[in-house]
Amino acid sequence: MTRNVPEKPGLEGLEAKWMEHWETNETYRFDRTKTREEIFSIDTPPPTVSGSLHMGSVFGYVQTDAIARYQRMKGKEVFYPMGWDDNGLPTERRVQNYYGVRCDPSLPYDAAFEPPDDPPEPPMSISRRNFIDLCHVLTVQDEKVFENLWRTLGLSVDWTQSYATIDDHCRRTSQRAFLNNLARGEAYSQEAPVLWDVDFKSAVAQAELEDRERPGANHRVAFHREDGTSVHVETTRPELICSCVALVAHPNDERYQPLFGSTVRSPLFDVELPVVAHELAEPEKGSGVAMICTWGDTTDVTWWRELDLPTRSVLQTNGRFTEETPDWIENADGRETYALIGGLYPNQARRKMVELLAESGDLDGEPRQITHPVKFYEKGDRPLEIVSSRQWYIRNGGRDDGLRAHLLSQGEELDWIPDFMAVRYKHWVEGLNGDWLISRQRFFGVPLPVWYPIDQLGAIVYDEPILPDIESLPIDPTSEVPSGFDESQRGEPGGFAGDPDVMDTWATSSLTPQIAGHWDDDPDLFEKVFPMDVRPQGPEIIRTWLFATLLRSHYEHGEIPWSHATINGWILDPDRKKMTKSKGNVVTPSPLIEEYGSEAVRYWACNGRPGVDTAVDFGVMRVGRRLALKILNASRFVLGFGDDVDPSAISEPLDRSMLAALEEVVATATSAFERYDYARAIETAEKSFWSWTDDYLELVKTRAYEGGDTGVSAHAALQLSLSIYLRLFAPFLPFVTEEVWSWWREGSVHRANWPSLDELSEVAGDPGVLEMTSQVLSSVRRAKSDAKTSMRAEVDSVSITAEKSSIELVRQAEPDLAAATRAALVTYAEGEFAVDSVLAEV
RNA sequence: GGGCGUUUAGCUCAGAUGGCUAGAGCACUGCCCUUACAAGGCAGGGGUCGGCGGUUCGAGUCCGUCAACGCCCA
Repeated sequence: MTRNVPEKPGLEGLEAKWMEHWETNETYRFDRTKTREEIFSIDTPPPTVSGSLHMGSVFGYVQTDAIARYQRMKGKEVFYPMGWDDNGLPTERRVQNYYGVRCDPSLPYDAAFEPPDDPPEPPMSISRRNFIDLCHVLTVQDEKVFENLWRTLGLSVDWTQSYATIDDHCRRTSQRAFLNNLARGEAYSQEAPVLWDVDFKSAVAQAELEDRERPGANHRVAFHREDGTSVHVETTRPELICSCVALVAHPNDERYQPLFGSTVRSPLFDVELPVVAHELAEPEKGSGVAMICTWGDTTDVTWWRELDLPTRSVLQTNGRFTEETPDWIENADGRETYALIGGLYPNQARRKMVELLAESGDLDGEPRQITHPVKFYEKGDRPLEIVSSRQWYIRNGGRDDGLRAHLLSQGEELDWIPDFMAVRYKHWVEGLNGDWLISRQRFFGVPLPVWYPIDQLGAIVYDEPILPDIESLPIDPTSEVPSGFDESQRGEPGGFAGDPDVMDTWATSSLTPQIAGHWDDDPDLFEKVFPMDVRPQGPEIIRTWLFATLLRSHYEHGEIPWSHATINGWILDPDRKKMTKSKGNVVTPSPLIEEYGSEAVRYWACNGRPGVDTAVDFGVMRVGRRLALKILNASRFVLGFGDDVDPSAISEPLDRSMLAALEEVVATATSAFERYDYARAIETAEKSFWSWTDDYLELVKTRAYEGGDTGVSAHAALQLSLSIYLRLFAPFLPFVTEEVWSWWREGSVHRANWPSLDELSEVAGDPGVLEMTSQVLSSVRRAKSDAKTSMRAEVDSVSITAEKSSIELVRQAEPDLAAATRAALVTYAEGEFAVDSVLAEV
C-alpha cells in the first residue's frame, strides 16, 4: 500500500474523523454468528442521563473500553452495548425543572398540550400521560448528548445494541421478570410500615437511605403507674406519645424487673400501656426505658413486629397527623389534647406537646439538646417518616438466612477486581434487614403489571391480583384493561383497579444482562452472551446495582450474571476532595476533551489503577497529549524510509536487541491485560516507547539514513517495532494509533491482532546490546551537558571501561554509538564501568 | 462505634513472592532550534518510604500498635 504520511501531523480533528469512519465501517459492530467461546461480553451499567456528565463515568467507561479493545484485538468478538437509565425520579425532577411542570395524576390527558417556552412560575400542573410524554422527549435529547460524548471519547460500543430503561423492550423485560418472580413466590405485596419521604410522597428502600447528623433534643417524660409513681422515659419524639403502644426495657435490667408485666398510663392521653422486655433496649441510654410508638424509627418497627404489639399509626402519607382523633384515646381530656395536634406536621406537633407536657408537669427538666443520626432518603430534604402502606417486595435474603447464605456464596463465586471490593458486597448482604421494596409512588417508571379485583362492596382484593398475558407486555394497568373487563368497570364494585405504582428503577436496571442480551425475545443471542464476562462499575453501587443484578440472575437463571466484576476507583477533584454539586467542584468532561483532546483524557483514566481513587489531574492529561503527539512524530520518522521491508532483513545486533526488549514488553502488557490491569499495560508500553524514541531512534538514525544492508535492517526493525507499539497503544489511544495505521496499513488497527511473541522471537537478539549502548550514550550526553555544549558537538574519543562481557555488547553497536555521539574514536578497557568522553575543541 | 482503603521527592503516583547507592512523570534548575518532534530534546538537584515497636543476616515491602485522610456501614 502507498504510504500517505502527512508533512506535519497533528492531533486536531482526529476524534471527529475517526468516530465517523468507525461508524460507517461498522468497526465495532458485534458479529452474532460467532460462538460463545469466541465472544467477550460486557454488561455496562447504563448511566443516568438526567444528571450532568461526570468525570467519574468517563473514568470507569474509558478503562472498560481499553479492556474491550484489548479483547477485540485478541480475537474475541466483543459484545459491548450501551444503555441509558432514564426511568425514575432523576428524570422526573429534571423534567419538572426544565419545563416548569408538575404531574397531577387527577388531571385528564390533554392531546393538544405543548410545553411552555419558558418554565412558568409557579409550575404548571399537567396530567400523568402528558408528563410522561415530556419525560420521553427530554430523555431522548439528553441521550443524544451522552452518546456524542462517548463517541468523542472513542468508546468502542456497538451503538446498534443500545437500549433505554424506559423503552418498550426494557419495560417488557422488566415486567416479565417481575411476573416470573411473582409466579415463583419471590415477589409479594403487603401492608406494612415503610420508610416514607413526605415530599416525594413515595416509599424508599433500604439501599436509598442515608444517615445525616441532625440536632434534636431528649425530653424526659413521665408515664404514670397505678400506685401514683412515675416511670421516666427519654425521647426525641414526644409528639408520638399518642401513638405509643408499650414501654420497653432490657430483660436483664435490674431496675425494671418489677415493672415487666405491669402497665403504665401515658401522660396527657391516659392510654394504658404494657411494660415489656426486649434486648434491643439499651440500659445505658437515658433512663433505660424507651417508649415504643408505631412508628418513630426502625427499632420501633422491630419491637412492634417481634413483640406483636398493636398498630396505632397517626402519621399519614402527606406527612401530617390524622385529623380525626384516634379511637384508642378514650379519655376526654386526652381526646381534647389530640385535637390540638391533629393535622399538624411532626415538628409543629412536637412544639405543642412540649408546651403541654411542661404545663401538666409531665416534662422533667428542660429538653437536652443533642445531635443524632436521622434517616433521610438520599435525594430528600426532610427526615423520613414511617407510615403504614401497601407495597411490593422482592425477597432478597434480608429475612431468609438460607437465601442470604446462597447470595453470599454467589458473591464469592464472582471474580472481583480488585479483590478487596468483595467485602463490600459481603457486608451489605450480611447487613440486610428486610426484603427489597420495589414499588414507588411515582410516574415515570415501569408500571407494576397488575390489576386487582374490586369486590361487590367496593373493596380492593389485593391478595388476588389479575395478571396480564406475557404476550401483551409491556402494559400500563392505569390505562389498559385486564382481559374479561372493560374500561367502564375501572374503580367500580365488581370491577377492577390498576396498580398505580411503578417499580424502583433498580428493579429494571438489575436486569441489564437480560435486557442487553435479549433474554426476552432472542434466546439464541442470550445464550451467546450470558453469563457475561465482565461487569464494570463504580464502588458506590455494589450494594444496589451489583447486588440486585446478582439476585435477579439467581432467580431467573440460577447462576451469577457475570464471571468478573471490575470496580473502578472514586474520582476526586484536583485537590483530592470528593466532587459534589453542593461544593461546586464538579469537573465535567466536555471542556477537558475540548482543551486536552480525547486521547489525553483517556490517558489520564487509564493511568488510574483498578479500584484506586484518583484525582482529576490536568498534568497527567498534558502528558497524555504529549505521548499522542510523540506517536505521530515518531511514526512519521519511521515511515519516512521507503517501502515495507520483511523482518528477515533485520540483521544488526542493536536492532535485534531492541526487539528483544520489546518482546519483554509485549509479554508484560499481555499478562497485565489478562488480569484486567490496563494501567500496568499502558505503563509498560509507555516506558518502553520513550526509551525507544530517545535512545534507539537516536542510535539508529544515521544508519537508517545511509541505507545499504545495515540501513535496511534498521528500516525493518523500525517498521516492526512501530507496528507493535501502535497495537500496544491502540486500546488506550484509539485515534492516533488508527491515524498512523491508516498511513501504511489496510483496515483498522482496532481489528488488527494484538502483538504476539511469535512476531518477535525469530528476530530478537541479546537485550544487553541496547541496554549497554544506551548507558554509554547517556554518559556521553551527560558530558556534553556538563560542558554546556550542543548534543551535536563533535567528540574526539569515547573511552569505555567495563566488564569484558559488557564491552562485547557495546562493540556490536559501535558504529551506531559513534554516529549518535559524533565520536571519532571509541576505545575500551576492562574494569569498573566508566565512560570518559573527550570533546573536540570548538 | 465497626469495616475497607490510603499515607513513598513540592505535586500526582509506580514499587508481585522482603535483598545491591528507593523509581517515573509533572513542577524546578541548566543546556541545546540536532533535517520525526520547540505543543520538542538532553542533563541535573530533590526523599531518614506517616509515627513507634517487633520478626529477619537484611523491610518501603511481613507482623503489632498509634495517628491522619477518604469511602462504606451502624
